[in-house]
Amino acid sequence: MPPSSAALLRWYDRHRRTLPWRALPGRTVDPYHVWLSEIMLQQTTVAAVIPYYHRFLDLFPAVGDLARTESDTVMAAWAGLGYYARARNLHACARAVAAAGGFPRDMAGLLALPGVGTYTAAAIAAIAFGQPVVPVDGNVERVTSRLFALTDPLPGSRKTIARHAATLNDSAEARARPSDFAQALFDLGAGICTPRQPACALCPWRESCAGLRQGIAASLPAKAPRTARRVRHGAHFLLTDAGGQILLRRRPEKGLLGGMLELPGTEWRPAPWREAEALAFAPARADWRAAGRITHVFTHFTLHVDVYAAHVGHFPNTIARIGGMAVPHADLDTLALPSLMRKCVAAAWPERAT
DNA sequence: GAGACGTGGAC
DNA sequence: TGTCCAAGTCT
Repeated sequence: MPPSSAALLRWYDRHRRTLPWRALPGRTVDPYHVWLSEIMLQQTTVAAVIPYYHRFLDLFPAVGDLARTESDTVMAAWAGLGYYARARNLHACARAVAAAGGFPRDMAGLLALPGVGTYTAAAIAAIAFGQPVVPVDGNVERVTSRLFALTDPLPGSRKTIARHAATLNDSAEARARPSDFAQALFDLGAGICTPRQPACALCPWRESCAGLRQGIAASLPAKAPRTARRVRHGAHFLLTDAGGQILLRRRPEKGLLGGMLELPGTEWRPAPWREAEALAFAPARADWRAAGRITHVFTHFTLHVDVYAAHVGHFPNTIARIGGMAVPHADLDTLALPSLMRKCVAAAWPERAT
């Protein structure tokens, strides 16, 4: 028996989550709101996104406002949310959309936008424009793999899962409500068909779930073992002056933490840095002291950072050579400083409660 | 297609 | 404590 779209939509009508980017039943949504939330929600929890979403709409009420804003301001507003390529693409996308006079309504047009891939294009098409497509995110992959008892491991099974997911809206009920149907799948995955200990007894699709029938639902989707996380080491320097300024520099536009600010420092390498070795990279001659040590976990490696601190009357003229910039430490909270660097500052300067 | 790409919360 | 996880995209 195929899963009943009507049953899922009935369940959704009773249990749908209220979320800031979600329209009330019967109301239309602003494509800008849908797009902004979808970009923020990529690999990011709802709880983490909500405050950023509100702040962005306060700062940039419409896509044109975002398009007109300087890159630095956008990056600063995104600071702490992670995956900073999203913020760069968000800005580029806003400019493209503003120039075009609005968001494209079809999959091909959406897919052409920077930062918009298969999933996000489908989500915007379904939620903002009512197109009968099924966006396949992690939730939908989990629901689908369990529903059809697809046991091949991710990521290899991705195409097979997507093929099955695309059949989920093969009904008049689903096609009449593409936006609700897509979000019903998200809510089902987030609230019932959860990664661990799914609440199958409460599931509107329990009667048709092959994974449940076979007793393997909780173990799906299977995943290929991931490679061990590497370790890297670095040293960064907190230099302050008598004027209450702190020395920062900008990271390259591409790559890790691209376009964000940082404390000057060494490269990050597999071997630890001895103190004398690290100090050769200090941004100025000064009385450096070992001020703290932090560990920061990225997706693909763990970073150990030694933080050195020093205070000088005024920054040397040579800081321009390393691309250094002096900023009042009171402004730190408003700058494009990633969490890693905030952690470094806090470790070396605990009195400076932010 | 596999690896790069952040962060914080839950168990 | 370490591992897993969250509305993925790009190269």
